[in-house]
Amino acid sequence: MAPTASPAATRRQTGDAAMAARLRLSATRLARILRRQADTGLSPSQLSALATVEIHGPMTLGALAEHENVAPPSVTKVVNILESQGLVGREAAANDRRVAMVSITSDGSHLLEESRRRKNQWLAERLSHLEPEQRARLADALDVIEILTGVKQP
Amino acid sequence: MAPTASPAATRRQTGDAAMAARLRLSATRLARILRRQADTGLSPSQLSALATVEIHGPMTLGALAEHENVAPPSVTKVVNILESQGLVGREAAANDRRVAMVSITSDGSHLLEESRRRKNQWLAERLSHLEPEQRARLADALDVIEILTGVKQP
DNA sequence: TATTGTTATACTCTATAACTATA
DNA sequence: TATAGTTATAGAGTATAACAATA
Repeated sequence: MAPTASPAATRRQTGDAAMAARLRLSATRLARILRRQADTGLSPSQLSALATVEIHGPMTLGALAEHENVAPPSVTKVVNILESQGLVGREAAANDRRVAMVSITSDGSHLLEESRRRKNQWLAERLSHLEPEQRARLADALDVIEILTGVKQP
Repeated sequence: MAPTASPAATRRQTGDAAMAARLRLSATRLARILRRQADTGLSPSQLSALATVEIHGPMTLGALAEHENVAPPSVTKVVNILESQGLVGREAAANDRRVAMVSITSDGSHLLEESRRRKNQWLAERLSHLEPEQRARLADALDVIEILTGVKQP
């Protein structure tokens, strides 16, 4: 027979499982809804690559492929498309002309900014309809959620 | 010039925008992480269709296409794959033999259950590492988050 | 000879258009 | 003639393999 857990441990275990299920469902749904608000004209992989270049600054195609967890030929295509739309620039590295550096353009930054603005706006609108007490509860929990996603250190 | 908002309204507005940005980032990241924990061997569209059939019960291919927001031929293919793996069953309707009813099999239910179990497990493990006070704050905010996603009525 | 990135090719997923079976 | 679903075909997106340029 399995060892018997203490009542407190059992209660916490049950609570964690229930919270996990609820949080998983909500996070998944919210992310799906937000994705529908973006409407950038870019595919998910294109948008993701653009955001990565913005966050990490100018980087080689190989580094971008690794960050995005895609194969090098895929990155070549994605960057070609982004470049043709003027969202990123590509330049051969000065010291090693095999490597190509990709960097975001101001058009690219503006597109990302606009996409985030739309998602934030949608969400902020909904937040504004909450009771002040509900907003306060959510605000109190935000840093906990950020710890779970690794945005914030415990 | 724009009308001047009251200090309280301005403060709330700013707070909503900041909360929206933080919540958006966390929800998006958490959903992405959870997706990686699933590993069902099914594509996203296959998994989504299977879950829809589970939630709504036996339904026609047309109804499934509408729910999934995909074209009828896509649903035909998805259901063919799910059927070949024994995850759903297909049966001609008794009264109108043009329509095909799709229903989930016990294998299909088990696959979904297992997928959710894995995601929940990953999340519950992380929840268990939080301080009790942090868990409590998250628990207090869960129903607010559920209101935002429409899971729960205000 | 090793490395960076590209081109060639194939597979999956999804769409539109044309078709079949039933009503 | 209208409807439910399927087959035919095409267009993205991504992968592996073969290749070109540079180190």
